[in-house]
Amino acid sequence: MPKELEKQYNPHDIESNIYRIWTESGFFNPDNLPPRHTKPFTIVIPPPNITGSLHMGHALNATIQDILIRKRRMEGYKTLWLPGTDHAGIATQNVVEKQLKKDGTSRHTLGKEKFIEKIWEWKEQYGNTILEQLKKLGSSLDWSRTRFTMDDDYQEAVKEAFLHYHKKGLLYKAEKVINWCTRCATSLSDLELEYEEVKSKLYYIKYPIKNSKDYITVATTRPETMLGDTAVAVNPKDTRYKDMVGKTLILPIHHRDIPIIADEKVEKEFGTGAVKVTPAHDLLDAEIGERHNLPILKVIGPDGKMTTEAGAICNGLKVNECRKKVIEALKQEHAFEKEEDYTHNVARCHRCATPIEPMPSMQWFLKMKDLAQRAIEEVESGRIVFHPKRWEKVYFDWLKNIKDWTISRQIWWGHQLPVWYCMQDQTGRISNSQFPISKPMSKNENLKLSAEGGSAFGGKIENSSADEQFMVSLKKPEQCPFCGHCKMEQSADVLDTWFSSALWPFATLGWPFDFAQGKPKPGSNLATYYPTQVLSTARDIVNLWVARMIFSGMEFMGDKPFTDIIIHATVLTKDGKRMSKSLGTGIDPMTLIEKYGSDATRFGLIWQTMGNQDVHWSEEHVRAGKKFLNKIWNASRFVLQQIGISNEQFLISPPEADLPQADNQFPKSNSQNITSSDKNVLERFEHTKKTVNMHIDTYEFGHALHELYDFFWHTYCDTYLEHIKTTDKEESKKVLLYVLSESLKLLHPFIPHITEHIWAMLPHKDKKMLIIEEWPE
RNA sequence: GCGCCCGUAGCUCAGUGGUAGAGCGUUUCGUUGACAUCGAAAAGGCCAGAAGUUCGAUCCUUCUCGGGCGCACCA
Repeated sequence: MPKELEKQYNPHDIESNIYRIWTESGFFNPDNLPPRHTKPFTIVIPPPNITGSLHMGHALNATIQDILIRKRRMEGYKTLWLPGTDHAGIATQNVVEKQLKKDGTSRHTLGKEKFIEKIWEWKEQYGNTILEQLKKLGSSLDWSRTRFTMDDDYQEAVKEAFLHYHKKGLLYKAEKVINWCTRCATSLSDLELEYEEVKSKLYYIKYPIKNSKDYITVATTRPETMLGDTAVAVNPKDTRYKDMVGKTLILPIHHRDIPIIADEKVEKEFGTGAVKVTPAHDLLDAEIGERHNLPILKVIGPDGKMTTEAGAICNGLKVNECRKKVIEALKQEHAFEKEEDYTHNVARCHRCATPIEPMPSMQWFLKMKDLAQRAIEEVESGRIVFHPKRWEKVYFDWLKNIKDWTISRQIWWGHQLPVWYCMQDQTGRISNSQFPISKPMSKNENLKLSAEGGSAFGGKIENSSADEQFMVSLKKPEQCPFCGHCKMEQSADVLDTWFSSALWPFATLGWPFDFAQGKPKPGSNLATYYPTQVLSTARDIVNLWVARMIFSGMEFMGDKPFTDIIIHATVLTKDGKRMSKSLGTGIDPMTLIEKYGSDATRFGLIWQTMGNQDVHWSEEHVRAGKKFLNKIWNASRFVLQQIGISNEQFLISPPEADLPQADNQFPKSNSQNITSSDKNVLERFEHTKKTVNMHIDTYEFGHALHELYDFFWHTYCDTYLEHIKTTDKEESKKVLLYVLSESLKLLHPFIPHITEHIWAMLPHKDKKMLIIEEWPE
């Protein structure tokens, strides 16, 4: 029994059916596109974390990319939109750890090997959730090319990149003061911190001058670190302290002698103008300490507890407990002057919000200066363009003040460094136990442990007193080149997640396997689809990810990874708050899709995307989208009636040859056989077509959609369609069908399901799919 | 401290150097061709405030206030 076309458009069955038809057509894979599709157009998706589920930002971003991809595909480009996921080192490790905790166990109980197995299991189970959700949104991704940053070949690419940097002398290993998360037990780069304003106290402490009754008062927010002070610094121009520079102070509690030094970096205006210097636990102090050759006392351990160096008073205590003890002791010594309320920013781990402890640690660093310079040049020259352009400033600000990148992490989930250590110490004994691979790091052990070092094959050691020897190698060396007989052990450290995702635009396309003699192998995916054209992403990873892809692309491919960077709006709640699952302020796009359908959801998202930094989310626009879809649906039903096919007829038999054809090129609008309102709608359509093309090409998606909405509803339906007369000529009916079908094409990138569905009902000479139909230029 | 975005109708937002628009909401009217998830119409805004440039500013400049954000500082 043929079904009547229902009065109301009901998206649900239609959308899933349409997506199935697309998938079966194979046209998401550029290899399957018809010969008309020649010039490549590539977008690689920002790989979502395997821990993630689709949020509004993803949904908006995917819609933007899908719009561009679908338009290009219709224009005849050989279009590739490449999907995949990121292993997301710390984030994933934390999520799986939490799950283990629920099950009453821990990663330490399991051990490294079992824990990593668990993560893989977890990934198999949940890791593709977000990709499935992207399908529900209608994303025309080439699923046959799905990649994961921990795929075997991707792992090879990461090792290759590390080796490349090593050979070039851009990598070094050094003990420096770095950002340490005591909960995640790993180093972090500067970009992996977030700052939070905290109301706390500024404590004033008196440091007595040796052999004198005078003292200097210093101000600090962290009195506990005074246990590791090795100097007090003042500004050289500060007249108050001019005579004191060079004198010796007696550090309270420990009663050690420490010098008064002068350093330009000290602000005269802050506090008392005198700074206690703790080179081990503050970045600025480390810098001052280095300039003045101050000793380094590590009083806080990697576990966040005070070390033996802190002395009996606090040994083994947590930082906060130690603070109380220290203040108490200072008061007893009459060294405590006062405390004041003070608000300042505290750095936290962006994955677990634990306050960061700066501390000296042996880590691997990537020299950034030259890499950054090339990344700067690509954008300065205009070879890469940000949209909106203002984001270039954020990019430049970071790159122009770049510091070396701490790339090693002490977590378990990730790309292990391809670094191999000789297991024999200098006395000739085999010392496997010195480098426990799967043993949890605890307390001070970590510092010892990460003091693994040594040099071989260009491996550079700076600042290291260790004499271990290592080599960098893609494969486990069969024989130790140092002692000749030990079983070499691989470094336990893994790489920063962003080190691997920096390779995404080319590692997903076949690098390094399809790359030889400085260029991609002819005919390879890498040759065809790299460089990509557009990258669309969120603003918070401009430097974390985008900048790093750019210098990586330049370094490994000798070419930029993309030309246009879209930094899309951030979707906030209606009152401008951050959408957050834990705060309950998040909107789940999947709920919207269930409620209104995918097309309406896409409509709602794009409708609100007008070039601002933020979108204040409002569901009413999704409802408006649903109504609009209904309007399109009914207008199409009406047109089908007008052109002489009853619904039943249409569903029973294919269109007659002499019916107006949807793929007819309509005659010029000055045709004498048409009415003035025909001419009017044709002219208005021409205008809309131009405007829409312009807006999409300049990434103004909201404007494009508004234009289409206005045209279709108010011009095509309200002023044209409402006034069609049955007595109108056949040519007028052709106009009716022509404008509908061309409008459907323009609408298709935005609301692909309904347009595809209606397209299939229109009379065609040949059945074609809208995703490969020609775009109205 | 430096910088970015924003402040236009009740709400969410467009917009232009010549005193303003959409969607939703509100009010009134309207079902003989598809759509009541509809059509026609209406009400509703000293375009945050101040000063300046200009013949003329919501639109340009500066400042102030308010909201959001980034970077730096964060002793």
